[in-house]
Amino acid sequence: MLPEKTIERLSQYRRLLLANKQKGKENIFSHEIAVQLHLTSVQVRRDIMLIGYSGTQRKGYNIDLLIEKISSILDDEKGLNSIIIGMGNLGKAISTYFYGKRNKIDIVAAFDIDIKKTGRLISGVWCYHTSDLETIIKEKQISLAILALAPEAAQDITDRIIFAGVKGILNFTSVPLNVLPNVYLENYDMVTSIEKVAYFVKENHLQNR
Amino acid sequence: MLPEKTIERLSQYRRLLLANKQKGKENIFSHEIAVQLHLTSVQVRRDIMLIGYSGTQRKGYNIDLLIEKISSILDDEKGLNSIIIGMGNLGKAISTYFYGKRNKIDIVAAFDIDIKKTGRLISGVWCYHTSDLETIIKEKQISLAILALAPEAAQDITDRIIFAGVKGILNFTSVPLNVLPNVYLENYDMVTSIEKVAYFVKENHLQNR
DNA sequence: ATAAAGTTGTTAAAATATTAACATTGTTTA
DNA sequence: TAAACAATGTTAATATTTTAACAACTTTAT
Repeated sequence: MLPEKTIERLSQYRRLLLANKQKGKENIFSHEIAVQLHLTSVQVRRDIMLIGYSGTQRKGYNIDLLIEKISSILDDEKGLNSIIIGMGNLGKAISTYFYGKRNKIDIVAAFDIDIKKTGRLISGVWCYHTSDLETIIKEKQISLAILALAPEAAQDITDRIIFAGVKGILNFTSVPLNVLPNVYLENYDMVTSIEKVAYFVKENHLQNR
Repeated sequence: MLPEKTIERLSQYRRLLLANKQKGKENIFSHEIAVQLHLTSVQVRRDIMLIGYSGTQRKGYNIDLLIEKISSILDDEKGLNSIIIGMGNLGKAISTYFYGKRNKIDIVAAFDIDIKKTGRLISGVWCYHTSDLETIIKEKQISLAILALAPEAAQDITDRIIFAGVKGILNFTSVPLNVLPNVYLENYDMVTSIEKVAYFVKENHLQNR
């Protein structure tokens, strides 16, 4: 299996390649990718080596073929269905952001506990009531869930969706969730991020005195 | 300087400690912290060692003192002022999320290019027009910026805020930004996160066949 | 009083991730 | 044609991060 960091970069490479393809580019050098993403060219080449793709010395990498190769690694052949739980500002932001972007990861439903939000389209996604979670997960064969709900409800909802069959969770609540070992959990915590930036700003500030 | 990963965990420790303090707890063991955050107790002890705090063998760590110690590391004495740029769903989500939470990192202003949003409070923060960026940054001595705006404008705005004095950026646009070497940049990319979850779900799925 | 249990603090080892070094290969140029 | 150049591909070295091992210390129990 490929290293986690390589997977993250592959996702970025693909979007960069798509952007360059749009501009009419057909081939790209490792150092071009590197400059655009602020990486080193070695790292780019190494990642590409790891996925078993090869470029040519004079033209670099063929953009189409490399996109295809990366997609064969990252994408599930049949595609994966995902849901957003919690349709507050964050849920809406995520939904808007993804809308129509990734065709192998479909956001097929959203959920909220507030009946003022349920029973209609929000940012392009149909919003169901939380009580329908289990039904919809099974009906639509959901394997991914994005959690953007109130912290109090997070663990309870997590238990329910895992029991219903969800295999991967992207958790935007700052609650540390308990999940079964066969469920992949990725946490993202805004507060940690901003505090980290603050720390390094402070430290850098101290250094420069 | 402390390792990046340790800084991230310190932020999490602090919030966990505050939560435990609320519950009336006065002392805590490394293994308790570890269980609650899904880490190992060794890692917790090692982090705490690195910041130069000591517990006692029978009681573990004194929660108040440890919070104080972590704060002395993470927080700037005078506090840092920050702004959110882009008051769409994501900007609002961030603003709501932070509101009244961290007292050493104040979100003192928001910005948007849409005049329907400017000149009023949104999620508790006053929203200025983007044209006021430079003025406000200097006036309020802003050192941190959270970018939640449209990708097209991202680099331009970045150049402007850095020129105006911003030293740390948390970037939620998926645009790779160019910043001066003395500016700390932290990127967060939702698409990468969800694609990563999808990949590991897929791989795990393959494994279990 | 001594042993046992349980915890911290710290060094050492292992695992993971990045960077450097360089051989190889095609292309251009003298 | 051969040398110089510029790129890839890959192994080796380095750096970072996590995990393991264990000494030292308190408290409790016998």
